[in-house]
Amino acid sequence: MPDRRLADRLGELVNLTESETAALSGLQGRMRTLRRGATLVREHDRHAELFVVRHGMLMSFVMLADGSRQILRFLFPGDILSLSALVYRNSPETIVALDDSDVVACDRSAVAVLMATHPRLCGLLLVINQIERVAMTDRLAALGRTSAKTRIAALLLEIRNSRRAVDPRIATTFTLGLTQEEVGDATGLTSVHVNRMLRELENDRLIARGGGMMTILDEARLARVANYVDRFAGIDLSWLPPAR
Amino acid sequence: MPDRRLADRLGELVNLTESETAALSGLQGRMRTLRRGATLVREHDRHAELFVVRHGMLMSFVMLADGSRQILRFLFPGDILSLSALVYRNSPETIVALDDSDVVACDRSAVAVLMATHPRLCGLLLVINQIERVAMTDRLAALGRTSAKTRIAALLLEIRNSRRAVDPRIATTFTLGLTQEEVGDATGLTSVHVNRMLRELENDRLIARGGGMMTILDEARLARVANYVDRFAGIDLSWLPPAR
DNA sequence: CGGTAAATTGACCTGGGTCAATAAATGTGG
DNA sequence: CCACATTTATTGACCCAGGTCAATTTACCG
Repeated sequence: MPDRRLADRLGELVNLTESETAALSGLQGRMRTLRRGATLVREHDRHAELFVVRHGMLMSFVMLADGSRQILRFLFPGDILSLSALVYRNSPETIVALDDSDVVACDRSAVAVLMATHPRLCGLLLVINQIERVAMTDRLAALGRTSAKTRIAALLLEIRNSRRAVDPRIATTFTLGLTQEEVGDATGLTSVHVNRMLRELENDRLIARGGGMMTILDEARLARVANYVDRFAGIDLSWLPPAR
Repeated sequence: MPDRRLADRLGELVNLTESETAALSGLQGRMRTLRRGATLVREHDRHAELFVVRHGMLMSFVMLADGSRQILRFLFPGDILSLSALVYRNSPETIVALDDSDVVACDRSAVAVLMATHPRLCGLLLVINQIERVAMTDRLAALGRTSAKTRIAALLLEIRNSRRAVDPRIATTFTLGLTQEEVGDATGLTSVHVNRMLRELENDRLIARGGGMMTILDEARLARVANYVDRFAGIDLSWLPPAR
């Protein structure tokens, strides 16, 4: 069960200098281990740290007035989370571990230091932010304008890709690691309808399920159904300031 | 018809030093004037500049395979747009002027320089990104989990607030500046249903319409219907690195 | 092996979409 | 300032994707 640090993630975008790598590991504070189901940050609670996922899987969500839940994002090793601590005194979202997970905490002041000493890393933070913003606009368009089946297909591909980023051995078979209710809360559907759509995807021979595993049978066709766009392609970081 | 620059916007978050203000105006390149309806950036086209809105109103959107449109964001004076040029060679979204508008272009390399010389401004860029990310999660939750009426009410408040940020004289009456079809493309609805919901909000005495103007009659109740959360409250930037 | 959470399915309902026709509002050229 | 051409806004009639409710079944867990 591999893990991935922030430096690994950023290193996939540019070649980090030794000084930068060192600065990134200096950023990391104490490690926290979370049991599956544990809450790391609660919506509306005070927060002043951000975290990097080292191992496991988490999700962030908001609760609405009527008790319904919208899952905003799933979090995997190498992801930065609770970046909102850089702006808000109280957290706008709840973060819960979906699996036993390890996260490393960093204090906000450490980010300030990083920004002053390593401009290129600061730029990379902006870049990561931006990639995630675009991924979020994809989800926005999916919720606003696409069918239930399309949204679920897109979620399956997204989770598979996230898992593969951590463990390159993963190809078409992977653990979804979500209940159908969670899939529904991420895609704006009910668990009942998620179930019906999964069955349809199965009948269409696009996926297979069994033993807690999901298998993509026809990736090209699934990607077409999902309206899938690869947001890690077409990246151009040639403008970044020089490394230190 | 007032305008607002990037320095004005950032100056609402912190007190800028002279050096910072100077750096921000140095960032700005040539001004471009757009007629209503003009396209500034086209989805999938190459792009290498970002812009700051000086005057007017624009929108960004994506088109889906079936020809439907999802509007991602409305843009007002002081807003930075096309930040994705910092990451992607080709634009992930289209940007169109909804009104005659002025924008100032900045080259990506100017941002790199800014980052190296003014760490605090770089931090502020991250902060703005983050505020917008949270605003976007609100929209995500709205699309995924709330009714048509709620989404439209939220949009009305959002537009009013954006207009007020530019012109403080605006209180309850403002120009929406959108067709019902555009409201629908922003909220994931059809123009027909938008029309029905606007009528209901009117019948509920929450809003009034006339002469191209929108009036909020009962803001407290409208905010409740809209599930509205003020994302400019509760900001805490005490951690930022020192100004230069 | 009982007990609880998760998955499935069937029957039925409704919020919002579709289609189509009118009516207003906005522009445009002259 | 007028007559015509486009967009937009409005409404009514009807439809369907996805929700609701309620029962089973299956999988997982100590």
